[in-house]
Amino acid sequence: MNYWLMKSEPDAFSYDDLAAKGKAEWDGVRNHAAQGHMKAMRKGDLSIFYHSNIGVEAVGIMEIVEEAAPDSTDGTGKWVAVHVAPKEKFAKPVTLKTMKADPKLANMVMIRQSRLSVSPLTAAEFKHILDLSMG
DNA sequence: GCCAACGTTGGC
DNA sequence: GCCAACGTTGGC
Repeated sequence: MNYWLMKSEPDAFSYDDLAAKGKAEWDGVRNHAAQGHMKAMRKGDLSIFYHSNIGVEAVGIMEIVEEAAPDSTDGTGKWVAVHVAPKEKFAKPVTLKTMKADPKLANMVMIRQSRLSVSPLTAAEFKHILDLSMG
């Protein structure tokens, strides 16, 4: 089981949008490093849903329900996307500020490389963010 | 709205 | 193959 963190701007696609849909293609990723992470995802892996730009916080958990396949929004055939489903909405979102200030999360790939939209989390980091979301 | 980080493009 | 210019992302 692997853990991930995926970003979306909530005015384009929010956790609530995913919850309403039930299942969605995580499309539009056009960065090679992020693509590599999506190709490494396996069915059943869990990912933090993070709201960038607005909110700037982790808001919930989703599950990878379909592994990497051609991105339906891509005409070139070069890019892939996974499918995700909502799993749990956090009672209390965990802000970037909180994560940055937490020594246990100092090595998080997302914090070190803020522009990467799909990044891996260690099991310990994932668990710690869950703990923080419970207040 | 500004700016830093970083990926991509294009001239040489 | 190098590097400057430019565009995009994303935090503040």
